[in-house]
Amino acid sequence: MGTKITYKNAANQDFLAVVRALVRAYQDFAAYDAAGHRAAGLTSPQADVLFALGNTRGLTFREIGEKTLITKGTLTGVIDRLEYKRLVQRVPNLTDKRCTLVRLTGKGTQAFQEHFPRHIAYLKTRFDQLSPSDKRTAMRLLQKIRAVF
Amino acid sequence: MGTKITYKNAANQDFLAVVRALVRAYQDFAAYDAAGHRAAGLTSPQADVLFALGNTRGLTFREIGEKTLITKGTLTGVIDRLEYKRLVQRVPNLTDKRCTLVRLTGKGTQAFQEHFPRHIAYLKTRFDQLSPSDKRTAMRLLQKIRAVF
DNA sequence: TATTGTTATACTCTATAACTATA
DNA sequence: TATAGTTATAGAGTATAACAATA
Repeated sequence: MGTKITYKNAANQDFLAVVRALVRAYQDFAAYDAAGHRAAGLTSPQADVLFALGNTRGLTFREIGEKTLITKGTLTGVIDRLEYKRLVQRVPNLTDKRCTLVRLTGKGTQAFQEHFPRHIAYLKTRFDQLSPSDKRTAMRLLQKIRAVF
Repeated sequence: MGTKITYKNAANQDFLAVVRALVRAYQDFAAYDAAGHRAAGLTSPQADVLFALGNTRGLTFREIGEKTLITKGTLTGVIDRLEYKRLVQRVPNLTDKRCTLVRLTGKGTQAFQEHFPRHIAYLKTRFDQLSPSDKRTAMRLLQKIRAVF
C-alpha cells in the first residue's frame, strides 16, 4: 500500500529534521570558522569586513553593510575596533562628503594576504572530505533553502 | 577529454561556494526564525531554552547547556531574564544540592504551548516549499557537512 | 527631503576565570 | 578533588532612534 494520508501526515513535521540539520551543520561550521579567525586575533564580523575590503580600493559603510549584513550602527563599532588595530582606515570621500570610505591599511592588506589563504586552506581540509558530487548537491539544496526565505 | 588535472585544480576552491551557500541559507533562515520568536517577546537563546524545557519536569543548568550549547556563565543570564519574565523558575534540587533545576512556570508552559506550535507552523510554510525529495537530500547532505566538523 | 554615518541607549550574548557551596 | 552554578570582567553585537552634515 502507499503512504497513508491521515490528519497526522497533513500536519507532518518532518521538515523539522531539516531545520535541525541546518542549524547543527551551521553551528559546527561557525565554531570551527570562528576559531580560525580568533587565532588571527579577529572576530567573525571583523574578518567578514576585512574579507569584503580585500582587493578593493575602499568601500563606503553602506557598501560594507550590504556585503556583510551588518547594520550601520553596529558597523561603526566594528570599524572602530579594526581602526584601533590599524587594519583599516577611514578616508574622506571627496565626491560625496556624506560618505566615508574604509580601506585596508598596509598592515590590513598584509593581514588579508596572510590570513585569508591560510584560513581558506583551513576550511578546505574539512570541506574536501565531501565528494565533488556531495558538494554540488549541497550547494544546490542550500540555494533552494535560501530561496524560500 | 576528461577534467584537466592541474596545479590550479589541486588548489581548487570550489568548496567556497558551498561555504557561501551554507552561510547564506542559515543567515536567512536565522533572521526569519528570530523574527518569529521576537514577535513573541523572546530572543533566540531564550526560545531555545524554553524549547528544551518544554515537556520536561525541569532540567539542571548543565542539561540545558548541553542541549542548547549555551555555556554556564551565559546561561545564568539567560535564565535570569526568563525568570524575570516569569516564564521559568529555579527550583532547589534536594538530591544534589549543587544543582538547581529550572522548570517552566504555568505562564511558561502556556507560552510554550501557544508559541511553539505557532512558530513551527510559521517555519513550515517556508520549508514545505521544498519537495519531500529535496528535504530528504538536504537533510542527508547537511548531516554529512556536520560530520566533517 | 533624503541619505550617510555618528552617537546614544538599552539589552543581549560570549568567553574566561575566580569563587562558593556541595559532593 | 571535582562538580554545579554564580559572579565579575571585558568585549562584542543588535535594535532603535535621534542627530548633524551633505546632497
